Amino acid sequence: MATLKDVAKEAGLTTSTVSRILNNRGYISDNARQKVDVAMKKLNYQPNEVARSLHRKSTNTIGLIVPHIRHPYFSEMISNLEDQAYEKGYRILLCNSQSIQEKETEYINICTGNQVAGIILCSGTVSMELFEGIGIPVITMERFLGNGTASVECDNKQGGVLAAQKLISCGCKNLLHVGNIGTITMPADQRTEGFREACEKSGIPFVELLTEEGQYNSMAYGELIAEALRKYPETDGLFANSDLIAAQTLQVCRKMGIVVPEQMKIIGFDDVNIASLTTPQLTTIHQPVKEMAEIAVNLLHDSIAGKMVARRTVLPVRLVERETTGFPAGF
Amino acid sequence: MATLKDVAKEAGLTTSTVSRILNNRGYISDNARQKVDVAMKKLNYQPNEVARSLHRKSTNTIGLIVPHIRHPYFSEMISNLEDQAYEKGYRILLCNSQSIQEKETEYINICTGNQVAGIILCSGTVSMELFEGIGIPVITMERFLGNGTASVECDNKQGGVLAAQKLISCGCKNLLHVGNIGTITMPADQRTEGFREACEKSGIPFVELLTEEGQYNSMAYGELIAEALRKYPETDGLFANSDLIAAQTLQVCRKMGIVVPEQMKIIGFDDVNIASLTTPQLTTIHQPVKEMAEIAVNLLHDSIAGKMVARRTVLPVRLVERETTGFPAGF
DNA sequence: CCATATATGACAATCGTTTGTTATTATTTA
DNA sequence: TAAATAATAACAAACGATTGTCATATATGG
Repeated sequence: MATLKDVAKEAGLTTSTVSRILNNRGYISDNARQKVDVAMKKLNYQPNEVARSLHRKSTNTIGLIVPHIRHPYFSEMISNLEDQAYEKGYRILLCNSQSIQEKETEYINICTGNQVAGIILCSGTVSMELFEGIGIPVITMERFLGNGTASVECDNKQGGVLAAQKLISCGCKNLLHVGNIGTITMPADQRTEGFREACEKSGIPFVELLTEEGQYNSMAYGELIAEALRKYPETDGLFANSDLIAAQTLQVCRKMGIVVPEQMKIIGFDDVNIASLTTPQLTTIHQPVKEMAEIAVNLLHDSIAGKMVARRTVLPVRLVERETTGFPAGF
Repeated sequence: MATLKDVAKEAGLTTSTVSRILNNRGYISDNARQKVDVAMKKLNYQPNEVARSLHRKSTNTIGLIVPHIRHPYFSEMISNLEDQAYEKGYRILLCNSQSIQEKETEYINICTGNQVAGIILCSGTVSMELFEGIGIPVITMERFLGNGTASVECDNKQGGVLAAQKLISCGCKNLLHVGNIGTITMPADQRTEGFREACEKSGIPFVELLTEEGQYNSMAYGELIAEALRKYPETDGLFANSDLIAAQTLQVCRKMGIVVPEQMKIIGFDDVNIASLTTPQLTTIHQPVKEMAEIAVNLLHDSIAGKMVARRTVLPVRLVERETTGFPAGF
C-alpha cells in the first residue's frame, strides 16, 4: 500500500502539501492539485483510515449491537441502519450479542477499544451502568437505558391498544397474548400494557403468555403456543409480539385444525416481509423501521457532533389489516 | 480514555513493561502483573485498537460485502459469518452493496482504506479486476472471481438436479424455473444447469424465467410470476431459485386459485426460516449455511496467515421435503 | 563470589497521517 | 518598490501502542 509519503515523492512535493491538498486547507495551486491527483492514481493511493483515526482520536465507525441478525425484524432494522450510516459517511461494526449479557458487555468493550464514534444498541439486556463512563454517545432502540442516552422507539403501547381493539371489534371473547421475555424489561412490554388496558376497558379477559430467552434466541415458539392453545382451548383471538411468532402460530393452528381467521383471529407485530407471505396473510402492527433507523443515525450523528439531542423519540405505529383478522378476501 | 502511559504511571512502571505484560513477552513478575491489573481496573483501561492496528499494519476486522441484508438468505449468512468471525477474534465491517456496482467498488475501497485483514464477498457484481491489486485476501461466497481468490459454494448444480428429479417423480409434466438475474453470471446459475440436464434426461420440457435486478433488490417477484403463470397455464411444477421466490409463488397461486400441491408442485432453494412458515410449507433445497460460513472464515483466517488455501470449496445440498410437493400431510 | 537468569528502566523508532511553525520563494497590488 | 498575498518546503510533534537496544538491579545457583 502506497503512503502519503510515496505520493509526495511521486508528485515532487512534501507530505505537508499533499496532506493539505487532501484535506483542503491552506493555499493550494491547481498545478499541485493535479500533480497529486496523477500520483495518487498512479500509485493507487488510499488514505490509511487507521492512521487518520488515530490522529483525530475517533473513527467514522458506528458500533451496532443487536441481539439477533437472522430475526426478520432485526435484519430489516440492520439493513436500514446500514443504509443511513452509509449516507452519513459512517461504517457499521456489526455486533451480535445473541442477547447474552457477557457477549454484549464484551462487544461494548470491543466498540470502545476500536474507538467507535458512537453505538447504536438494539434491544439489549445489559445493565445501564456499563454505559455510564464510556464517554461516547449511545442511542438505544427499543431499549430502556436510564442514564443520559437517547432512545428511539415505536409507540408500543398504542400498538397493543390497536391490536386489542381490532380483535375485540372482530368479536373475539377470549384473548391470548404472546408477550416478551418475562425476565427482561423492555419498551416492548408496553405492548402488553396497551393491550391490557384496552381489554380491561371492554371487559374482555386475556391470558398473557411470557416467553423465554431460549425461544427468543432459537426463534422457535411452536411448542409454547401449542401448549397454550391446548390449555386455553376457548381462545379465539391472539396478539403476538412479533410477526415471527404470529407466523408460527398459524402453523400451530393448522396442525391443531383451528381455522384462521374463522375460529381464531391473529395479529402480529412489526410488519416484516413474512407477514405477507403466510396463508392467510398476517394482520399486524406496522413499525416504521426505516424512519426509526433514520432518526437513530441522525441522533447519533448530532450527538457525536456534541449537539443536544432528544431524550426520547416515539414514532407512531399503525394497524395493517390483512387476512388473519378476516379481511375481505377479495383480492 | 486512559492510555498505556496512564496505566504505567498509575502502576509505577514504564510503558515498556506494561506493554510487555499486556502482550506477554519477556520477563514479567507476578508483582508487576498485579500492579498493572489493579491500575487497569482503576483507570478502566482499554487498549486502543486503532493504535495497535496502525503499528502492526493490519486490523482484526473482516470486511463483509453483501448485496442484501434483509433477504433471509443473506441475513442467515451474515449471522453465521458474524458468529464465526467472533470466535476467531475478528470483527465484522458490514457493507451492503445493494448489488450496485458503484457501491460495491466504493465499499472495497473503504475496506482497504480501513486496513481490513480480509474481505468476504457475497454474491456481488463487481468485476474481478478490482481485486487484482488490493493485496489482501478475499473469499467469495456464491460468486465467481476468476483470479486467485478462494470461493465457497454449495453444490448448486446438484440442487437443480434434485429439484428436477423430485418434480418429475411427482408426475409434473410442464415445469417452470424461476432463475437468476439474466444479466449477471453467478454460481447459482448452475442450479438452472442441473435442472436443465435432469429435465432433458427425462424428456420433460421446462420454461426458464429470468429475473431482473430490480426484482432482486425489491424482493418482489409476484408480478413476474403471475405473468408467467398466465402465459404458461399448463405449468404443474415450479422450481424457484430461493425460498423467498417460492413463498411469493404460493401467494400468487392462491390468488389465481391454483391449489398447491395438488395442481402445482413447488420447490424452493436455501431452506431459510420462511420455508417452514408458509402454508403449505415449502419443499426446498437445503444449503448448509452454517458450514459455508465456518469454512469461509477459516479460509480467510488461513489466507491472512499466509497459508495456502483451497481454491474452491463446494458443499453438498439436500432436498428437504415438506408440503409443496405433496409430502404426506400426516403431522 | 562470580556467572547467569530474571526483572525492569530509560529511550527511541516506528506505524501513516495531521497540523503547527517558520522559512523561503514567486506573484500581485497599491 | 515596498507590502501583501499565495504557494510550498522543511521540520517536528502528536495520536497510542509495540518493540528493540542498552543499561541496571536484584536474585539464584554452582
